[in-house]
Amino acid sequence: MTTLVEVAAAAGVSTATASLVLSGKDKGRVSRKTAERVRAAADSMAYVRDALAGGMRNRRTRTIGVLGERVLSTPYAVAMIDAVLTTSRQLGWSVLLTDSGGDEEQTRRAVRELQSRRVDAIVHAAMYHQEVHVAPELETVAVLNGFADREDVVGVVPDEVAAAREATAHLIGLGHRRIAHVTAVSPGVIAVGLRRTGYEQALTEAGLEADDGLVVYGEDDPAGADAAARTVLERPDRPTAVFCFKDAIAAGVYRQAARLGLRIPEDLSVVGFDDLALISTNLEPPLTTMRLPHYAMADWLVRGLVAGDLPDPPRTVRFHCRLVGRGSTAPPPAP
Amino acid sequence: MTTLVEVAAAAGVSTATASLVLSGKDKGRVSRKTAERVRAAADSMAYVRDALAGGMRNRRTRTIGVLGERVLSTPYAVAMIDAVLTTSRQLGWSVLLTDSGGDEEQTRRAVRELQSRRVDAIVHAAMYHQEVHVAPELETVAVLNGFADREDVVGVVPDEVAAAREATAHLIGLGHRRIAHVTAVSPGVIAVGLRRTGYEQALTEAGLEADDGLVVYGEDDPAGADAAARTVLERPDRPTAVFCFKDAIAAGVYRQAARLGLRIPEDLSVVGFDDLALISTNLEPPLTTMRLPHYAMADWLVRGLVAGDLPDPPRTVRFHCRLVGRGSTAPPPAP
DNA sequence: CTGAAAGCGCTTACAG
DNA sequence: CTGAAAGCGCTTACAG
Repeated sequence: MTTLVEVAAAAGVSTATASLVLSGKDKGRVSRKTAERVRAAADSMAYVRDALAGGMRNRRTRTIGVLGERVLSTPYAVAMIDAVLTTSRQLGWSVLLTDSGGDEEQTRRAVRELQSRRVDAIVHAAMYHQEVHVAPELETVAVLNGFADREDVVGVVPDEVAAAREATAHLIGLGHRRIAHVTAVSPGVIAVGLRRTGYEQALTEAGLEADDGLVVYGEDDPAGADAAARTVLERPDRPTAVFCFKDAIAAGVYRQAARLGLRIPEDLSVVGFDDLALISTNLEPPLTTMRLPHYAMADWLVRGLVAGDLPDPPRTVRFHCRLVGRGSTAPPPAP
Repeated sequence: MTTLVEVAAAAGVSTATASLVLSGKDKGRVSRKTAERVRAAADSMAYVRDALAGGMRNRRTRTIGVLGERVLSTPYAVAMIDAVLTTSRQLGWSVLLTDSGGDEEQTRRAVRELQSRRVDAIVHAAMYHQEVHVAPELETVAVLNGFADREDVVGVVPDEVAAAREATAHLIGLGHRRIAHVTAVSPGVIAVGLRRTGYEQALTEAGLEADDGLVVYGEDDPAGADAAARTVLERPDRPTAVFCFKDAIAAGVYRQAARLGLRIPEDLSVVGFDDLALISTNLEPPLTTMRLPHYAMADWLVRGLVAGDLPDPPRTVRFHCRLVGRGSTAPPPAP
């Protein structure tokens, strides 16, 4: 690899001058002609600046470290990593990816790795909305899709309550009065409680009574979704609409509706949550669902970390979720 | 941050000795007692080795660079990135993630970034099985999920032909004789041709005639899958089984089967390809499908790059795909 | 068994 | 406008 010394020699200048020119700090400090000569030499020698040496000297690496909490084992990872990568690239930063592996030992290793590589900022990414243990030795860190167990760390999460309220209000707006909520038994998943709260708020705001019998919890797998959906749909006073905790549960509602000969949306309206395209666009009819703002959250966090203008004092910021209408909702059938 | 100089001073030794001890090269070169003292000092001062400085001196960074071809825009990315990350971690290497962004300018930028950060090896990851342009200036590079346009670069791909042959043979083994292949019009996606070849090979091997009328191409979206599935299922001599180019197409076959009142697998057997869990486990019945070996391919490639024992002379290695049986196939209905 | 010193490739404060 | 020199934090070949 060509070094700065070689470029400087070829251009007949000192490394100081070459450095100034090639890092764009030559304005008013190096004559145009000299600068031109240096650039020409660098180009012809295919010079690439050594970021290690630069980082050493400057104490800045322009690198974002991502510390994932087993984040890559989930389908939500794609949008978050994609945004971190795309935004970092736009800002001229690099991305170093690490994962906590899910245990303390691995987490310590990952933290050391980030320190050792001298990343300038850290995105601690959670695979689902949750509280995250952020190692005390980390600085310039923020939590993506969760909040820290430290007061001094910014977090960003979806506004679950508002999103669930809007999703339910959408059904109410269509005329539904009996709206079920099919959700999952997922210990530690705080979105379960938050989305139920939003669902109940929407009912209350509309003057409807929240009927606990219309809230059904299933195991967190396809069979569990089926069982919960069946419970709801086989009620004598069957609801005309279902707000699902997530798209995978909506898929279960579709399966059971098909089994019972219920048409969607004519006989039953369904709203999902997540907008995982692989599910939502492959259902028939395509699923109306609340989209998680993972991309926007990650983009915002990276920009804030890089610019150093995250909220101060630190707090957890909630991002709005948008309802994606696709065709699984309609007014309720005539009684 | 604590430096080696400080640790050495605290332990009362030279940096040379401290370095030897902390990098585990002290065996037979430093007395046990001294080594112990150095380690104690390092621990108490929370010393973390500066990888930049080390990399500078050694000319090795123990970093794998991932160069993605818009890889993160696909659901296949998760398994590949996960494997690169997990395996690198096991080997004590770091992962620097970059993306070509899909255009030449961005690719050049990404290549420069990898050079600048002095990564020791590069995984050029394609989002789907394809030929990949590998920049001539890259060394120690291999292609994941594709093959290079350079003779000197190792690639790894799924064995599409064999996989399609096995999937089809599975249906033949169950007694099916009329087996359709529903696939997609996807210019540049070479798997389309390879999987069709495997399908036809299986038929031929079983002494069955390949009927071009049973191979239907749809547009590459849910509506296209529906249209193609309908064409096949509404034939007067309806096939008893369908081998789908991918799981998303299988979802379309399920939708049309439901519309026509065909039960899966009693009336119609379906085999998918990819094993995207979000689709395959949410269908009813769950989909029998060919699993892409993305994780294993990435793991193998990273190990080969790190150990330096990739095939020599370079070639493209094909990985076996495993059929995941789930319940969407059965013997054909009695005539 | 241990240490002094050179050097990896850059950038910057300083001198001219 | 340009250059000589120090120094970022390590590691290693060499001397003792």
